[in-house]
Amino acid sequence: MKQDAPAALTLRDIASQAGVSLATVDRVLHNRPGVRPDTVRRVKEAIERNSFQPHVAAAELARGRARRFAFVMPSGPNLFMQQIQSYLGEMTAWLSARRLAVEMIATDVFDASVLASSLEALVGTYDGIAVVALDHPGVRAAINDLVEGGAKVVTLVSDVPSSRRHHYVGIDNIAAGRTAGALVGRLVGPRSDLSSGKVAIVAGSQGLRDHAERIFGFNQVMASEFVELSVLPVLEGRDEDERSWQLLARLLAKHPDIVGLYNVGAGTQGVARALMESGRDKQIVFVGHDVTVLTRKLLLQGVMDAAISQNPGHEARAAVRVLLALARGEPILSEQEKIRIDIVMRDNLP
Amino acid sequence: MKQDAPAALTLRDIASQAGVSLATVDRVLHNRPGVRPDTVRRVKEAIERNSFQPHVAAAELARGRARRFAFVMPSGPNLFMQQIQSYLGEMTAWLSARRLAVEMIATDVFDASVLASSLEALVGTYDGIAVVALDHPGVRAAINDLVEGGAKVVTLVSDVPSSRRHHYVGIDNIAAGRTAGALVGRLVGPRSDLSSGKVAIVAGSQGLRDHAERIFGFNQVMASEFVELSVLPVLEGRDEDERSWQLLARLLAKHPDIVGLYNVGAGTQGVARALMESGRDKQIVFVGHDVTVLTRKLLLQGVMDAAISQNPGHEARAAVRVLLALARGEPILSEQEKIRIDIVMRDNLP
DNA sequence: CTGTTAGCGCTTTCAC
DNA sequence: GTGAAAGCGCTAACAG
Repeated sequence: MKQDAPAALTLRDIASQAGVSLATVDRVLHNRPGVRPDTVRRVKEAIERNSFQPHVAAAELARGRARRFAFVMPSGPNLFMQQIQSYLGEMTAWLSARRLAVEMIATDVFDASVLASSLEALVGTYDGIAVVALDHPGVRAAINDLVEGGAKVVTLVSDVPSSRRHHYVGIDNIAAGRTAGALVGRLVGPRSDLSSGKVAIVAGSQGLRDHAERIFGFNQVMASEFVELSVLPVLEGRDEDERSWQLLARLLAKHPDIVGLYNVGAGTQGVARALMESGRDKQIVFVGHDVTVLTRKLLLQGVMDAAISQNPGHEARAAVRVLLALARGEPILSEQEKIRIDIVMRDNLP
Repeated sequence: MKQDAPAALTLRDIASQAGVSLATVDRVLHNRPGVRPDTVRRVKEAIERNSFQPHVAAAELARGRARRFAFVMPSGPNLFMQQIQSYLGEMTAWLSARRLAVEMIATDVFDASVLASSLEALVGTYDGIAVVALDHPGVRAAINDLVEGGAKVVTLVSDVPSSRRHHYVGIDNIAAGRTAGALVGRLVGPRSDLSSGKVAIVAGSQGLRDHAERIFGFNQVMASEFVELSVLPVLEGRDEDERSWQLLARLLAKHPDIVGLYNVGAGTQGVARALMESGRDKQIVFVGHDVTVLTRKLLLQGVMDAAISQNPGHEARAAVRVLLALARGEPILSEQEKIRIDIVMRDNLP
């Protein structure tokens, strides 16, 4: 509407300013070979001088190739992963309006060899792959093979830093663990006058990088800021409700002086059940991860005190956008794609 | 790369399937008049049947009109507003690649008549306007005039719900206040055994809708969940450091039993100074808003215990995206544009 | 009411 | 090395 902005420049204008043709400007713009260094300079100057930005829509249209991305995610009933998938589902219109195809591939991410071979099978099939990865030599090799094959690879939720993946979309899990520790410590507060206050940790497996990092961060804070609280050995519930329940119920029975509980992964149903059955759910400060139908209910009931959360919708969209930017050779808006560590309590439930 | 996805359909394909021309499909697609109902049906069926999505890039290119947006924001030294502006600045490349122009207009948002006339001056000049607005009849009228004039209007940070603005980009301030209350209450914890625990509130002005809503939410939680804490009358510091400092210093001197402090708006420097000068900064739980260079430092020092934050980068981008979607008549991805209430403590500082 | 047509700004052959 | 020209899929003006 109204006062039209000064008509933006086009490749054409740059071409004439630099005294070359459209095609040459295009070559310079994309660092393609076959242009004399001197010409390159002239063109670059013209681009610079006008701070020219090519029109993305025109580029996308002309390029006109559809792209295929794959999301490799854990099979099984993990609510958080299901949320990511559901948010991806909500994006279908957005995706197809951009001629992007996203496929879901379920696999056993707890088993490194299964995951590795699932990944190997994708070499040469997709433009980009997002994977919730176990940090394991075989997996690392598979990721590197994908990259070798020309695909863009993004790790999601759990990173494999030593691989050649292009990007990690997820939170800093050490900081997340520290945050959980600070919350447990601060919320327990002077309750620990008793001075024998103990804190329990339930994790899926310490072999999972994200879980291990969270525990590391948690212990860091406990050791430095809440010395009056003693942390009990980690229970490994394999993210299963039944097993988590058994282990925690036993621990609670054994230690009547537990004042805090950190649930590192899934298996929340089991953890909550053990806590409630012990009748001590109002006394024990309970901090866990992610906002799901279940943790939402527990927060509202006051059984859970806080959830450390990574916005699954944001993660899904960020992964797609990053893959797209990588595939197109565009810059990544790191501030936008960074996943924050959210603290969610009853009153700021999303 | 590799295995090309099945070539997507185009308007042309739909046209031939429905036995009409390109133009007719385009008309139906955009609900333009001048098509026989029966034809509309046939075309819609073809679209539905193929779940056809027009290629956004092609549409954008063909439409080819540049758009102008204005951001009307407070003049003055408010750090949070400066952050929003700086994030807008970081988007320039993104914006110009889409042929969008964004202009900043500074005005005194605390003075309703000044704000109203600043807004009136924009009628007919922009396609979209984002405004940090005071909720006042004159402002409301100005917003309605803008809408009347065909512009899309988005309120930012502070809403004017009774106006005809198309969208609000910002947090639920009542929930933010509740969250602040819950944090103060929980972090004070059994310290209030003393039972005479008092809580101080410093706000900019209760006339600002966002401040008033936050206070409302804060008091709600205090009254229902932390009855043992008594809330002192609100101090109005006009978001100024000097004035906030004076008022709070006096209050602290008068009440030696203050255990909690909620800073609703800006003026943080003054609030922190009063608190530190009292020598009680470690005993008093201090919760404020927004992560700035200042609050970041205070959190790290342990003077401030938590900041309730709305991600300024996200707000800036969301405002632009919403204006763009409104201008183009595209749907708004509400999940993506929703601004969350972030709780930021030392360990999850972004 | 409906169809034809000329672009939008870039990418990509294919010639020179 | 460089340029000319044919589209990419949609929109909008103009004919019919």
